[in-house]
Amino acid sequence: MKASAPGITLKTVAAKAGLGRSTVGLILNGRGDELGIPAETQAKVHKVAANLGYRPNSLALGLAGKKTQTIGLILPSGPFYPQNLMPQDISLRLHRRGYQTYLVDSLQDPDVMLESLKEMATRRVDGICFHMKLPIPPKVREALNQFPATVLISNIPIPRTDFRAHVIYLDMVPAIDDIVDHFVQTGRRRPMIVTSVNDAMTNLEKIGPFRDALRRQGLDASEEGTIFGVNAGIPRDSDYYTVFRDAFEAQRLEDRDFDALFCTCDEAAVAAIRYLTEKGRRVPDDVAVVGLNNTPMIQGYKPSIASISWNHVEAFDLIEARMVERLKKPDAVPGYDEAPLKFIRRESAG
Amino acid sequence: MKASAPGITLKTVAAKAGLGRSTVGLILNGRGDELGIPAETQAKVHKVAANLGYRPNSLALGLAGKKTQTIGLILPSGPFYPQNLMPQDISLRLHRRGYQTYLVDSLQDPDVMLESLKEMATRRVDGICFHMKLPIPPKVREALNQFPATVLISNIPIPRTDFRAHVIYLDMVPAIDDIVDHFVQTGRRRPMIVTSVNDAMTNLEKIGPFRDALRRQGLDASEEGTIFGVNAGIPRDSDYYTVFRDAFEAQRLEDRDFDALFCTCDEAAVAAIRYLTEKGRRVPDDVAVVGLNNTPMIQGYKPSIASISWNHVEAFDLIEARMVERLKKPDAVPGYDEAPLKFIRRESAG
DNA sequence: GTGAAAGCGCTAACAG
DNA sequence: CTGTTAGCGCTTTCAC
Repeated sequence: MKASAPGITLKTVAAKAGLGRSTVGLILNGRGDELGIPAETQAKVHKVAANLGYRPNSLALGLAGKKTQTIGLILPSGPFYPQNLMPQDISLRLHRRGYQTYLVDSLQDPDVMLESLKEMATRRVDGICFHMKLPIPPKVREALNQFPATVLISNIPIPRTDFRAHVIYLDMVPAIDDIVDHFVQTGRRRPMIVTSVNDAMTNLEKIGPFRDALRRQGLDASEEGTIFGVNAGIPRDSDYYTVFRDAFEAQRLEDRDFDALFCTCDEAAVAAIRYLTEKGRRVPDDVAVVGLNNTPMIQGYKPSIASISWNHVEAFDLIEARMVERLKKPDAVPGYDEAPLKFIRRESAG
Repeated sequence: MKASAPGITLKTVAAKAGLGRSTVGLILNGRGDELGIPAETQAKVHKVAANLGYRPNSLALGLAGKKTQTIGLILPSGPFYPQNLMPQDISLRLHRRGYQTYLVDSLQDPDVMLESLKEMATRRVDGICFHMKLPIPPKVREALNQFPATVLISNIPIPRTDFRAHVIYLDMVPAIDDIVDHFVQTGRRRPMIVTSVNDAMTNLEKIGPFRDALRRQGLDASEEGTIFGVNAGIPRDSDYYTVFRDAFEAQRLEDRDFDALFCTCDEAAVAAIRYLTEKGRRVPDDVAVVGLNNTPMIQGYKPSIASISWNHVEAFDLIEARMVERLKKPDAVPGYDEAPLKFIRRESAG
């Protein structure tokens, strides 16, 4: 008994059942009753098909104009929780809905996105799930619009003009405001943001709101005073902890003037706390530290680490639901959801 | 200028160029010179195609018997570093090699695997990258064998009999031996393994070698004495830290008799250290603790946490290389690689 | 040098 | 009730 499909076509089944291929096709597609085909014949066909392990060739189905039951997942890579759960999680959810998923790394590069979208079009995917952290170039938006169903996850607000996608906005601004408010209320006067310079493009959505918040509070919001740009490459093995720790040493974090630190990932926060402690600065007494992503393990630190949390389960639920909606009614007016992130206060923030 | 493919077919290009479709097809496939088609004609066709943004329909290509340039990634989901890097990483590597990838969560369930493999066959993938932590059921092996190229990543040794896949074995045994040796050499006498009971299936590859090592050292290797089974479900948001911490409280870890702990994930190690410390047990003085996965952040703990490390960059390199090899020469005799994990000693282990 | 024809596996009219 | 036909977009073989 050969494993399955390759070789076994409708023709094979038809021959074995002594019927025409289209008859068999119709029966296998459940349209037998509708056409008044005898139950016996149908049962026989089903049995033969099952015995042979028949499975329709997906490529042929797609070519013949049916849906491909395929969705493209175009996501930026990233080793950070909870974003690193996204490919498998969304993939699994859609799989349960009867879809297969292509996984593509957008690399946050518009050219790659454009190329990937073309490739997905070529493969006739039924929908696209697209995660974008930066403003969407017009060409990319245009390319997205060609798909029957698309769900867009964005870390920045999206102008809805002329956009066929359902948008889910992961809003970080309120959380950052809360952090700065907290800093001020607990007597901090010189907050600083720690961020990777090479990653600066993707961190604009954090730096901007942070400095806005400082300004609003009447604190120094100058670039020199508030940004600690970590000058290091993206580690090949995604060991951001080491990258940050090394950078703190190389760039002498301790020489800067600050009493509060907002780190753009929890790995940086862990590294900062350890480094500062070694240099004799107490956390949170001398320096308040807040991370980002709310990686579960940071709860176990001493001190436990404050962070920004993305309610990812809720967001994933939303993505799944919206995708299914769009798939069902591609012509419905696309909607807009907001999924605000939250500041989680813990010991390190004082 | 419409975005791309849908609508633009070979026919369109042929019409615009004033030629037959097959001629155009041949030219676009670079067989123009070979057939003695005038350079001018060829240039013109290429230009027309480019202007129209022509892209061959992948489904049609596949149907017509060409390779699909598609690979199925059948992986167990998992929130743990570095396994959580795998989907995106492998996907990106293969993408750079000109392939698109289907991502499928095997859920470590043979039925799901079988079903997924059939689905992949139906889609005529060129190859399969399969990660398996447990013994491979015969049916799954058989199903795997139907693909022209498959690379199998396994956490347990694989009998090579009659197997068309290239195998990459992630060997954890030496690392576990090293841990137990270390425990003994530093005077520990009652080591215990902490593992999720619901996950027990996937943890056999750790429990077995651990008890074997204890036995070899002449220590108690009884099930009751050496296994602390965490009785909790898999958290929906993958927050294993909380699951373990709560379980330690509920099951009163402190009542067990042990002086060394091998935790089957770093999250458990973090939780254990914090919990034990709160109960007045010092780490490593009273209890040695070792985690698993070498999550970067654990370096920043106080004490820094010992762990088992998988050289994942090397492993990913291997996966990519082997997959490309198999894709090129499906008929070559499949090979076998070993990628042993390593014990990384840090403060928590004493 | 270029076009016509068959076939990949399936669906969807349309006949019988 | 069942078989025939055309067509999806492409490759490939074979005539003109």
